[in-house]
Amino acid sequence: MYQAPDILAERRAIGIPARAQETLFIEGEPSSCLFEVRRGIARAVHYSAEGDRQVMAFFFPGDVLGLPLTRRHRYSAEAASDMIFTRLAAPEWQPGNSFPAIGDTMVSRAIWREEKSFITRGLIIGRVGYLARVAAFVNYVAQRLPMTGEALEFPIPRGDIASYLATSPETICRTLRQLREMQIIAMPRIDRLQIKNPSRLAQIAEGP
Amino acid sequence: MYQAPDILAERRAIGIPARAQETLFIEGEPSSCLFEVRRGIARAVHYSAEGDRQVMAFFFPGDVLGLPLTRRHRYSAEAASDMIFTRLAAPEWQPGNSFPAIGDTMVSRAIWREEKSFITRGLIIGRVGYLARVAAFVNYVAQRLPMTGEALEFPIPRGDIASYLATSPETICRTLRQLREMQIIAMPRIDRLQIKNPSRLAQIAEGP
DNA sequence: CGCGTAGTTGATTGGATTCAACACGTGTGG
DNA sequence: CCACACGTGTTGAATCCAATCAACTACGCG
Repeated sequence: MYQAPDILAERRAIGIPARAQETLFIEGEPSSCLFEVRRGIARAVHYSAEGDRQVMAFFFPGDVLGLPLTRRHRYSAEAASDMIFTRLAAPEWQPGNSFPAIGDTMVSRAIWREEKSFITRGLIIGRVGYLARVAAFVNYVAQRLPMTGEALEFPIPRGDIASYLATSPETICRTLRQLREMQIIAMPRIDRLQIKNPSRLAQIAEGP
Repeated sequence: MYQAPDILAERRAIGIPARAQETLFIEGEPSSCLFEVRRGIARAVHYSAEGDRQVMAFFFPGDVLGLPLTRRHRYSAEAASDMIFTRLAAPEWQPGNSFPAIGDTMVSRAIWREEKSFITRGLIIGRVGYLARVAAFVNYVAQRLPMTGEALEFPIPRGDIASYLATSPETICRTLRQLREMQIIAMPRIDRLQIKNPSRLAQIAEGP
């Protein structure tokens, strides 16, 4: 029987550094290989004809980007912070090769995980009130951010958060401050995050 | 070589009617078969712990729902209007069987199409201003709605549109009226839609 | 004919956007 | 080493827009 190609198996692949704002791939380009985030955070971006930018999703260490469901990339990917990533050559994905059944493979899990990153945005933006939105966002990323000492690494620019949540950087700033004053989170540095009251955070994230 | 199982091939399958509000499947249930929309519109719904409801996506004639990327359904599906659908048994999807390569098959296309339905919501909600959001929504569904005589069939309840766009039914009503007064759309009946000025509609949908 | 639901419209309130100014950190050049 | 510029982040104040509540209409159904 066909042996599942573990797309996460090639751990030996060298890590490639990227500075914040660097482009990993561009929407419309032929998708030739996969990208796995090792450190830092990547963002999926959509540019409209008028040049308006929307951050559609964030990708965290362990996430795989650029699954070739289509021959061309369906979004642009950029480094949201300084990061280290890996290119995964994916010859098994070319037409003509067999593939294990959808349902319980690494591949379908990777597809689902990438898809979930996009769907999550809709569920977060769908909430009413920006306190709920930001709380839902913080709750979401907190589960994915790596810990450093006492706090989580939180190197996401405010502008990216604002675009992701379909609001302005000012509102992000104010709402984060509000969560700090409520003693729900703490931010010892601008790029550090501590969740002081997880249950309260989840409660606010759910809604009124 | 393995012969691709065309999941859209079983056109002979009988059409099953469903009344508006009927449930097709529920989030968390084991996914045993696919659903293809023949007539009418289906919606994907997420219920939060508190019972808040969010319409995550709409599915139109030709769309396939319930692809088992996971063993259990990732969302609930309901009839947004009276509809006719088809169950597609999908034994080929069970673990253990081979599968043609991702990249150019009916399956990957179906996965991508289902995914796109969810991603589209994020891109629409991400716009600023409700005129832009509603215009983007109308522009999106207009490409998928079947024509009847002079107008498009538009049997989507206002409450569903409101939930999909993360706003209130009142705002939907007002904004649609605004688009009518601008001569961009017309609605000869509550469930009929005519696009009078497609380019203007697209322009408003893009933003300022 | 009466009832219930979905849809529409109006008036008020609250909250987010916007504009503006300021604080902070970083990098550059004198 | 300091001065300066630049970008990002933060705060304040005024405006505007959407949510909310309420009343009313249209429609389908018993």
